[in-house]
Amino acid sequence: MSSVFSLSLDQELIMTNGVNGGLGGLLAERSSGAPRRRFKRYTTGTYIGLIACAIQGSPDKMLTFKQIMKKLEPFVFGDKRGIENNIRVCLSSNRCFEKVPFDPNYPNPKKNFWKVNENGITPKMFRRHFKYLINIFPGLSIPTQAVDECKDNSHAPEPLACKVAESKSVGKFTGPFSIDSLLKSDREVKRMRSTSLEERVHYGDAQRVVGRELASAKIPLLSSGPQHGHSLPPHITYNHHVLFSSPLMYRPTRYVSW
DNA sequence: CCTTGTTTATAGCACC
DNA sequence: GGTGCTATAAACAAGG
Repeated sequence: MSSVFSLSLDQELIMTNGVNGGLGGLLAERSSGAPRRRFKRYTTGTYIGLIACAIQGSPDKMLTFKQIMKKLEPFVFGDKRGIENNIRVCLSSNRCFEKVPFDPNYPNPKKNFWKVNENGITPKMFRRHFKYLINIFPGLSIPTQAVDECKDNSHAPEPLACKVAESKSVGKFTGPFSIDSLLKSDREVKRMRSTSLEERVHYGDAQRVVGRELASAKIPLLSSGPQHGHSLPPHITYNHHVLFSSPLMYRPTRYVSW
């Protein structure tokens, strides 16, 4: 049985920032009148998946912001500060990430670990960001054989759920990753969101309500920077293997046992 | 001053 | 075309 990650060792994970990516941006006006730079986005992957991956790759499954940045260092190209900012926004605006006080006895709003909150991940989020990261989530120990079988069908998210559902070795569990949840059509998910799911989403604004599903998750490139079509500039390509064999990782072979 | 975290605004894209 | 979601940029607050 192979690991989910080993399946995608040849896939590239890239995170760049358009600011230094060489492609200029647009200038937009802020409401205050101050100029605001805009950059075209060419994204086929998400920060959320990569951040979660980094966090779940740590022994305690929680990291400080600095540690997260260090882990993602090999993936950062271009304006590091911009990416830091983006990651910060990602952490604080997504419910799938939650803070854990550095010292519970002396809580400091600026000293926190960040961990993945699986309850904050909806089925859609899961399929969009975590489909290929299934094994990093305890409680979702999907046999990778199922994923193997699903590989050829990866254009459509549903077959994964079907394969998982067919697997007898997967225990019944509840929550957003439950088989039932994953099997639900998006319309059903929408209905759920109007009831129980909506209660779970603590954000009122649209930016934090989970929605769109990634129709094609075949190659989870992670990039917020420019890509030229789907062939990436050689200077920013990065092999997935580096993340999981990087000295930055606490356990270089962890991807095998996740 | 730097770091960390939050909030707001908006462009771009995909889906319906 | 409308809507939802993500990425990006910037401003701001607070702690060290």
